[in-house]
Amino acid sequence: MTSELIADLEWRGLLAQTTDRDALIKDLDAKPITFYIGFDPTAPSLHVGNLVVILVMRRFQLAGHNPIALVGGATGLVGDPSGRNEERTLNEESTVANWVEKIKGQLSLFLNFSDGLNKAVMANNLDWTKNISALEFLRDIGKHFSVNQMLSKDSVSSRLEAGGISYTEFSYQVLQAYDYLELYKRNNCTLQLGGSDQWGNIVAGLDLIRKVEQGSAHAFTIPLMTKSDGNKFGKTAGGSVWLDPTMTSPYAFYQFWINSEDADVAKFLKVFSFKDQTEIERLIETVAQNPGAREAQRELARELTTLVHGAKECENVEAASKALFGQGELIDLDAKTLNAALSQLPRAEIKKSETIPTWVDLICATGVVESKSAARRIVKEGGAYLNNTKVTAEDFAPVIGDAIHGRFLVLRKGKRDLASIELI
RNA sequence: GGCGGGUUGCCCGAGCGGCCAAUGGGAGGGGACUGUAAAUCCCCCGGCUCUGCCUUCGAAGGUUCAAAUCCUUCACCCGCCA
Repeated sequence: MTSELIADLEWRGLLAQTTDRDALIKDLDAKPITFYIGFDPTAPSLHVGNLVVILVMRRFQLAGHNPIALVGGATGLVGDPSGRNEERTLNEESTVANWVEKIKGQLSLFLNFSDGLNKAVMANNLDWTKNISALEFLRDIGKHFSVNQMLSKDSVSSRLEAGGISYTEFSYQVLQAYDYLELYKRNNCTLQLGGSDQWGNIVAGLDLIRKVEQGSAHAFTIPLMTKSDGNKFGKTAGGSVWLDPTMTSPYAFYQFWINSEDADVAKFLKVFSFKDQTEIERLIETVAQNPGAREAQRELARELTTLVHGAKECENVEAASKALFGQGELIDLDAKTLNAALSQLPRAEIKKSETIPTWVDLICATGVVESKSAARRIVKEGGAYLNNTKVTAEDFAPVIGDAIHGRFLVLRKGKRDLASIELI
């Protein structure tokens, strides 16, 4: 049963590196084991990049193992140097505490915390670090670490070359190792998952467990997500794609996935989808056969939007996307459908009694462009549309008669960047 | 602690008294082609009340008709020496 889990993860390209693979499979097959992943609160929300490891965690839970979701209330105060070439700026304690709560809430979307034999548990490493004194820490934990080994870790050595590292961040691996030890002792946690940049930190934990408890545990890392065009996964022009609907709207979230490139969609399906291998193979085949239909992208977008934002919200944004990118005329959509679709977009309101400002001012009001200069540029370059009709004059202003159903102006910038104005 | 080098627009990186809103590349935006792809080609890319004006070249002062470019102080970084 569980050995299939590892095979499935390998098929999905989700295994970068493990400690003794055969021993791990043996343990996983023998009985449910307890495993953990840590998330440091470095922002008020998780983003699609975090989803990669979260979903692996979900796969382990579905296979019967016991997840511990560790939120780094302590490590988040210190800052992980892994994968960074610059020192992090420290965040306020109250800010981090606030982020911890938000991230905890988001994790509940993907893991079952409420029922079953293997329900997930939440942990916060602040619980076992806040009361330990510096002296205790140095004597009981620090003594087990060799600075030589610490220096040789990629995360540290690359920083030493790049411009230095503070003692604070240098200590990060000790804290994370201590977490693993604590969870090993408290919960008999014998597996830590993480992104491939976490290998060094995880192994530090294994060493500590061996030295302090004479125990053995496992490490499992997941490859960093890459895109075929070399750009960073999970970023759009607007920044990261967040899971928090107030930071990235469900519509934008759906659009992010549906715009996946053909060259990436097979990989994305394997990593993010919970469909079985046969179904995924079928979808990949559709990309080769009929790429224009975007069936694979559609399924991917639907599955993830449903998972993160719920079935209801997913239906809404799908309907909106269909209405806005469909073949028909906007004017043919009834007021209710149009209103529902437009409500998914950045929107601004103006009073019917007032003179309608220019297209340039309107689009600025929706926040789709960041300055009037940028908006004028769009008009000049021929990328400005009102109700799908090109706007050519920089000083063009819609009139009341342009409003669809007397209420809506649909602004478009370029091919797919939409916004709406409602006349109230 | 001493000596030397650096800090430029989202990022990398030229410029080293006027021709600088500042070369080039990347990212980003628009157009053509398409499928709300990719690749390619063309164009754009500080802001504004836009033939002009305003704010930018680590920070603050100063010299000059004129400074990103010179001087002073401060902050941070990087080397070499101790």
